[in-house]
Amino acid sequence: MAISEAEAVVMDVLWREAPRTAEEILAEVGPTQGWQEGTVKSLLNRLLRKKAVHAERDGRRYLYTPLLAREQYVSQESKGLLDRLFGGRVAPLVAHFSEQRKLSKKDIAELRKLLRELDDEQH
Amino acid sequence: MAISEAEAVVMDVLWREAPRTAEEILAEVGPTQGWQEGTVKSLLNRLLRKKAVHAERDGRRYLYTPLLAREQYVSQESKGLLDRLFGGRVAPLVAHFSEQRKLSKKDIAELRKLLRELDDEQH
DNA sequence: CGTTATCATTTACACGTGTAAACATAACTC
DNA sequence: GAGTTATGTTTACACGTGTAAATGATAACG
Repeated sequence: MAISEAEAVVMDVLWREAPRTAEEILAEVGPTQGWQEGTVKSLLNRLLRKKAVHAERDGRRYLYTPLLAREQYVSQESKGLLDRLFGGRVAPLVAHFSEQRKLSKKDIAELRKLLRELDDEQH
Repeated sequence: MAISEAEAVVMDVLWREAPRTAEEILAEVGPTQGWQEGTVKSLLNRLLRKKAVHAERDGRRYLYTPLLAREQYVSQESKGLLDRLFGGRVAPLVAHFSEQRKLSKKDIAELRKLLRELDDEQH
């Protein structure tokens, strides 16, 4: 089963650094999300059930490690959006952001670079 | 409240052409989604409650029209993903698809064109 | 050791979602 | 006009989600 948005917030912490204890995770997300301890524990348990994280006992507590790779999650989510909204094609997505004035100068520069590199690989 | 994925499928039909009757919508999505009449009616009612569509009586039936614009929905969804997964920046998103080999030749050509046009606007 | 502090696990609960069945109502048919 | 047909409206129900409170277990403390 897919992981939910709240669960992804927890995963994010683990993707930045792992393994971590529930306490450490709470310390990071508690303030920003306004979550209590029980909330984080629940989310961790659901992630365990979904095999998205692994827990290893360390004395009295557990150390949590991601099993689902961020890259995989990002791929799924991105592809989902692309397929649902843009016919599975990237250019229309970028065009959308362009129309929306959501392309920063930096974005544009990076896109140019990316295209140049693709060119180089080509032949 | 945000519209759900199933609801978006119904919206899609209306975005392609409106107004439409529930029957017409069912004819389009029933086969592909395997939905019964009741399902489509429920979704339409939820969309009404969410003010995403408008219904106008036409004799014994209703004609449904989208109130929420596709462009608006697409923007919300896209921005959501961009912010959650790519720090709100477009270039990393495109880089992701590039690494994933999800850029078709057509995409690349279109992106080039897009960048050229942006250049033209610039000065 | 019995008590407290520390974690984890279980249970809870309201709300949204997917998916209809049941029910209501008005029009159409014989 | 009573029964069937076509629609829409209400109700249902299991499951996921966000958000914990309650409970259980275990190690540390006095």
